Parts: sequence; C-alpha cells; structure tokens
Amino acid sequence: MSTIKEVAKRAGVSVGTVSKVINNIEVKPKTKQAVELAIKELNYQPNVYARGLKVSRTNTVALILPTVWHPFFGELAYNIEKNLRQHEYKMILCNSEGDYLTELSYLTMAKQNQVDGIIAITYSDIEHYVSSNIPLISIDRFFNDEVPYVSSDNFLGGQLAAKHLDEAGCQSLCFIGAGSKKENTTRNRKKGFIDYCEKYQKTYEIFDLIGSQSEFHEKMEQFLLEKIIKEHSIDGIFAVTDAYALEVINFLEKHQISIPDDVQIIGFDGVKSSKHDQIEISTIRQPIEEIAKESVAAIIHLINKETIEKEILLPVHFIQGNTTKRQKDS
Amino acid sequence: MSTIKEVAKRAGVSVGTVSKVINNIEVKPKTKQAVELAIKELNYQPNVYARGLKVSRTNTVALILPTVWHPFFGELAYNIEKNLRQHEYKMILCNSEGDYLTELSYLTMAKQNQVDGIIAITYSDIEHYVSSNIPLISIDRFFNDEVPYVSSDNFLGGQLAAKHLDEAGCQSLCFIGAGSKKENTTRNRKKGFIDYCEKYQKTYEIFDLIGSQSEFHEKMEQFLLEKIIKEHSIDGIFAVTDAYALEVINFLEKHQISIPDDVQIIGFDGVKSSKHDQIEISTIRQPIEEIAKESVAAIIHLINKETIEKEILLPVHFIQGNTTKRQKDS
DNA sequence: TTGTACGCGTTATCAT
DNA sequence: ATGATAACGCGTACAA
Repeated sequence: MSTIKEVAKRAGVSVGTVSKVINNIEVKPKTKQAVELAIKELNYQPNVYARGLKVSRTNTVALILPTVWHPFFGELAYNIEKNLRQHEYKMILCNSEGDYLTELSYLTMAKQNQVDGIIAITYSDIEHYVSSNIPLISIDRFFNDEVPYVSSDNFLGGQLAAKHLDEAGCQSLCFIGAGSKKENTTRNRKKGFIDYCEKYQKTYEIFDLIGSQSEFHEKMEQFLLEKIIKEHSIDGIFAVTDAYALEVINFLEKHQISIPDDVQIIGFDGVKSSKHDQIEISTIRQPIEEIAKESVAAIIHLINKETIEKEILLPVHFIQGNTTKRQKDS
Repeated sequence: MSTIKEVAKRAGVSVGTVSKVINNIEVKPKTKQAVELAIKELNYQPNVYARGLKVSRTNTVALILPTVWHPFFGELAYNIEKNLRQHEYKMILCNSEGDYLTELSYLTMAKQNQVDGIIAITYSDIEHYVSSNIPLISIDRFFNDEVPYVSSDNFLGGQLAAKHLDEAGCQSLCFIGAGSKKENTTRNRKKGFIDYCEKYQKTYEIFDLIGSQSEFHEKMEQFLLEKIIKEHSIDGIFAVTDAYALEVINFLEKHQISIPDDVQIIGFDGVKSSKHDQIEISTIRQPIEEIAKESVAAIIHLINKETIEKEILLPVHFIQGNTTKRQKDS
C-alpha cells in the first residue's frame, strides 16, 4: 500500500498539497490534476489509522443490541447500517446477548476511541457507565436526562390497539403482557390501552404477570381458560408483543375458539423475519425504518456536537391482519 | 483520555516501560505494579489508532453479506460475531444488498486497512477484485483457488434428503429448485439428490427453472398441478431451500393434498428466525454454528499468515419435522 | 532491567 | 498557491 509521501514524490509536489487535494481544499487545477493522476497510478488509499490518530475520528459507530438473530433486531440492524452507510459511517455490530458484562466490554471498547458513537438497545443497568462523554443514543429505553432516546410511541400504540378492538365491535377488552422487571418504554403500551378504555368507558381486564417465562405461560393459559373458554367474558385481546399474541392464538385455536369471529386479537411489533415476508396477525407496527433513521441522525448530530431532542417518539400504525375483523370505514 | 506519557510520568518510569507492561513483556514486578496502578488511576486505555498505525493490526474483521435481515444470515452473523469476539476481534457488518457496487465499496474500505480480514458471502463476480492480498474467506461460494471457502456439504445434503424420502417410503421423488445463474455451491444439492436416486435406482423428476421469481412460481404450480394433483406420480419432494418447500406446502394444502400422508417434503437450511423458534418442516439443516466457527478460525489463521485448507466442507444433518413420516429405526 | 529516540501516515499551521 | 514541519500516541531497536 502506497503512502501520501510516494504520491507526493510522483506528482512532484509536497505531502501537504496531496493532503489538500484529498480533503478537497482548494489548489491550482493543474496541480490537482497531477496529484489525482499519481493517486490513481499508485492506487493510493489514505490510511485510516494515521488519519484517525490525527483527527480522532473514525467514522465508525457501534451498535449494541441483545442479538441480531431475531426478526426485530435484525430488521433494525439492517436499517441502521444502511443509514449509517449513507452517511459514510461504518457499523460495528455488538451482540450483547443481554449480558451485563458483555455490554460493559463493548462500552470499554468504545471508549478506547474505536468508535465515534454508540447506538444501544439494552435493558441492563449500565447507567453510571454511560455517564462518560462518548456520544450515545438509546433505543427503546430511558436512562436519564443525559442520554437521548428514540422509541416508538408506545402509549399511542396501546390506545390504537384498544381503539381498533373497540371499533371492530369488541365488548370487553383485555391486555396481556409480561411485566418486565426492567424499566422500558413498552410499559406505556399498557398505559395507553388503559387510557383509552377509561376514556371511552370500555370494560377491560389486565393480565400482567411479573415472573419467569414458563410460569407466565402456565398462568396465562389458566387465565384464558377461565375468562374465555368458561366465562366468555372477553372478546378482544391486545397482546403486548406479537410473540405473545401468537401464544394466545395457538391456545385459543387448540380450544376451538374462532379468530376473529369469537375473539379478536391485536399484537404489537409487526416484524417480518425478512424483507419479503407477510404479516398475518393484526398488529401495531413499530416504525423500524424510522427508528433506524432517527437514531442515526441523532448519533451523527451528537458526534458533531450539535444539540438534539432528548426524546424522539415515533408514531406507530395499525396493520390489518386476519385476527381482527375488517372494517369498511377505517 | 489519558496517554501513555501521562501514565509513565505518574508511575515514575518511561513510556517504553509502560508499553512493555501493556504488551506483557517482562519487567521487574515492582515497576509493573507501579505502572498498573497508574493505569488504573488514570483509567488509561491505549489508543487503538496509534497502535494500529504502528503495527497495522486492527483486530477487526468485516462481514459482507446480502442482508442481516434474514433468518439465515441473521443467525450466521450472530454466530460469526460471537466467535470473533471470543478471539478478541470486532466485526464490521456490511449489508451489500446483493449490490455489486456496494460490495466493491466495502472491499475498498477493507483495503484501506480498516480491517484485518474479510468474511464474505456474495454472489457477485468480484473475482478480480479479491485478488488483492487482504485475507479473505468466502462462505458458500467458490471463487478460485486463491480464495478459501467454507460451505455446507451440499452434495451430502442432497443425498441425505433423497435417502430420507426413500426410507420414509416414497416411491417417486422430485427435486424442486430454481437454478441460479450465479455459480454457487447449492447446485450440489441437486447433484447429490440425483446421485442417490441413480445409485439406488429410484425414479425421480427434476424441476429446475432458471428465470425470474414470479415466472418460477407460476411454472412450479403448473408442474405440481400436473404431476401431483392430476397424475399422482410424485410422493416425495426435496425442495432446494425451506422457502421453496414452504411454497410447495402452501400450494398442496390449497389443493387438499395431505402432508405427509400423500406427499412428503424435505427442505434445506433449517433456519429459525430466532434462537427460540421451532422448526416445523423436515429439512436438511446447515450447520450454521460450525460454518461461523470455521470461518472465523480460518480468517484468523489467514491473518496470522498460517496456511489453511482451501476448502472446508461441513456436514449437514436431517431434522425431523412434520412434513415427513416418522421412522422407528433412524 | 529500563530509558531514549525515531518512525508509522496523516493533518494543520506557518512560512514562503 | 504551495512547501516544510510539528504533532497525534504508540511500539521498538538500541543504548545505557
């Protein structure tokens, strides 16, 4: 690999001049030509480490998430990388697997100057570690007033879900979710749901269990058995994620409950496992492209030391699937 | 961020000594202690760019693939990153979207010294570009004798599929695939299938169309209609990927063909869209963890200028799903 | 065993 | 407009 010195020698100019040409600083057209020729001839590529050392900028951003092997995170990672690329940034992918120590090691790496900024989606309590001065954007999680975050408007999503169930003719609604110990913004889905029900005087139930995955499953089936199979006292369900919606659907189908005739269901997320997939269940879709776009825009602003909003809330939309009745007017 | 100089001053030694401590070169225990204390106190992190400039090693590998937003690539990317991390390497993720120019731009980046090596899964003809001297491992695609590649043993997979259909009682088999213009190793799936059939004198048909996606779909349905619905002359299908298997399944179900009673189906890939998914169709599973592991091992060997095998073929396995009949003895 | 000094390739400042 | 050169932080050969 040739260096700037060699280019300078070949073009018959000094290194300073070559540097100017590379960085688009004005030089005499003729010298510029000569330099560019030399660059081409030598197939010269600036060494990013030398440059990085000088300007301490790497044009690299780290993306920390639990695992890219997941439809939602996969789509998100794809879009974030795409946006970063458009801004001429590279992306280092970090699968934390939800592990605290792994996340910390990535943060350390970041501090070592390897990246200009971090976009993180984490549910660990890394709060006091993020206090450092490296640009950081959180997705889906509020840390503190120092860390800007980007998220779907989960509250609105909850309202929307309730509204659609209501308008689709459901009489008594139900929210199903697994309350996480970790504080994240998905809690607002429940709040939005309740808000709508209260405002429009809909009867509703809440099933929100904090506990292990298996325990949850069992308790949920018990609950559904009671309320739906026996009492028939619920005809509209809002599940806090599509995954839970799927569980509910499987259970109900096993018990010969017809969807959406007897019970209607709305999930949340609207992820597809690849670009060409189709969504089948009715759901509130998170605007993943938007989340990616806004996160990238935000981190770049931060890197450039520009001020940005501390909270970026993105609108969600209802997607008609086959688990709710179709309406003429909406 | 503090520098090596500051550490040296605080520890009362020279920078050379600090450097030695960092790089585990022997120093007097006492000085070592003093230096380590200073490092801790100042929260010193070596600047990777200065180091990179010096040793031209970045401990970073680029992964180029079509898109991480896809179950197979997602799982692969996850595992590759995981393995790289274990070797203290970072991974830059590059979604090429199958675009030639994008792939080239990533290769250029790599040549700029930003990464120590590249793992690529690409179907473009970047052959003459890869001739450069940067370490490169190809997955699933043979370029030339210079570029080592890692792949599933697709030939074996084809054989396995035919064998399982045979042993499950199928009388006349069928291969379904879309021949790509691009040369890749998946062609060997067909060859393996044929090999088994010829060897054991099974009757078989081949549907292998080169053409557009939509055209393929139409022609395939026509073919299935003819052979299965009308003639009943096929009772075992090996689809070249799970995606195609799914298409076949959907079509047959629409026409009231019972699976696996009337027709048995085996796919290929065995991907799950996330760690906790379940596989439902019978399939030949690619050993994704192994592919990841071997690719990483190979690229690191290459970076260390050690010689490696030019071809690494990994065994595949049959996974019992609900689209083939269960057998007692296998 | 430890310290000194040079060089890696680039950018930026200051002369020219 | 261009050239010379210091500085970025580190590793290492060589000197002490």
